[in-house]
Amino acid sequence: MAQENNIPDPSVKRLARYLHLLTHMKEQGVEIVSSTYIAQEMNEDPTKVRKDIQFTGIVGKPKTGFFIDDLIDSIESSLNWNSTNLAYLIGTGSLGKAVLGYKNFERCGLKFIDAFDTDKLKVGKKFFGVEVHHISKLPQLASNLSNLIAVLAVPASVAQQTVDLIVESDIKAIWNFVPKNFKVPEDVIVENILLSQSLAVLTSKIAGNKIDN
Amino acid sequence: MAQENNIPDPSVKRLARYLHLLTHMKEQGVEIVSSTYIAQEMNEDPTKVRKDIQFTGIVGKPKTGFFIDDLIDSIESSLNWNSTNLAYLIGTGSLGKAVLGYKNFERCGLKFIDAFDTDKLKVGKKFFGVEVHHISKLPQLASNLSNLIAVLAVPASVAQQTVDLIVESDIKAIWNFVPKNFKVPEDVIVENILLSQSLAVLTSKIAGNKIDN
DNA sequence: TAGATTGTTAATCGATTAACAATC
DNA sequence: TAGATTGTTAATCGATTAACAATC
Repeated sequence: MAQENNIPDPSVKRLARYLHLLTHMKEQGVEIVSSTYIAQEMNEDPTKVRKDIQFTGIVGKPKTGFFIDDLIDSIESSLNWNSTNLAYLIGTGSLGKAVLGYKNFERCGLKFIDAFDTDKLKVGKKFFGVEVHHISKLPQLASNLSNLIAVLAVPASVAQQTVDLIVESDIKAIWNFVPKNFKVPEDVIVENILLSQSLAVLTSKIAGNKIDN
Repeated sequence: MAQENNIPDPSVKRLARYLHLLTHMKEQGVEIVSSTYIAQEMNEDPTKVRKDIQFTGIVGKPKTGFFIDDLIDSIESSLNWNSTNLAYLIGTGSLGKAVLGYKNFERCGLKFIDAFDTDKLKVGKKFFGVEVHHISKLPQLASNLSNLIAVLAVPASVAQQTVDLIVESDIKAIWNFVPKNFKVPEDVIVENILLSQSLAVLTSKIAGNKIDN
């Protein structure tokens, strides 16, 4: 399992994209696939695809390629998607609920088991089958579980104090949807979804094109 | 304005993050800021920050730094955030509506003027003040406007056909929230928000840590 | 065998980082 | 002036791409 470690981020991201194509192909009944074919479909360099795949540790067959089942397994294993990753949703606003209702995450092994909010009108309710607790219950509930992922979707104004509570609850992984900087100890992994970053890439390219023309 | 062109993607993304900090500092009444300070707050290399800022074309003052107003202007101008970017929301599911209700995008110059869906029960309704039209009206409505951004949040199964309609409507920029590959002509800019990519980075790091320990 | 694909090694490219001169 | 910061040039690093041998 040592090769699961240390796959570069760009490769991890592409592997997640390949997986989409591969599961789709499997549903169509395809049994064997070559990195050349994946590269074509994904608009990527074939050597790059081959290197990405090699990071997962699978060995292919020259002239044929890879058994699609084995390749899917190998990628899922590298991404840690074949075991269940238990998650707490922190903040049940519209973005939080959208994430909660997103069925695709089941494929990634992500399973929301509880949600948290400060709004007393929401506490006790269920969204998509997941019960909302008051945020003050977080440390107590988290203490029974390990390897939890905190999915953070609170208002920016309370980001730091919420993160502090998450850290106190001994949760070591935060998937952050809040556009706000906050401090965490070194052993806590944070992965950010910052929509404005992505929008910046788009709008700056639009501006670039206007100048070109 | 020539320097607005060709800023590398990593720099554009960081500039969007700096902007958050800077607007926050401005609200606090700060008037001058150094790249050294930004670097500290952002946990980045100071040279990197200085280079990012240089891409925006602003010139600083040795020993002091930058006037915060000028710096904000310069970054916003580089990202094309100081002019209004008109947008159509295509697909009004929970994710689409969450994006629509996200006030922060106003700072980025993004303005949703219409929404589209196939669901006849939604057509004619308004979400956050934006009217929902039937998707078939897209080409006609788009024909009156230029430089539109299509924000795509439809079910994966109809992604390609919806994109085809967007392309037919002569829209050249797509902000895509749908985890599905689709083909576009070369002159159409696509920027993807793929949550599963980000999740892959997080879960693979969690797996890496487990092995370390 | 011939040919397509894998796997590997080397070359290139671009972004990051280091070093340092210029400036107020 | 002294010192902090900017701006620039060079060195490093890592990812991508190219070339090619190994394999079925």
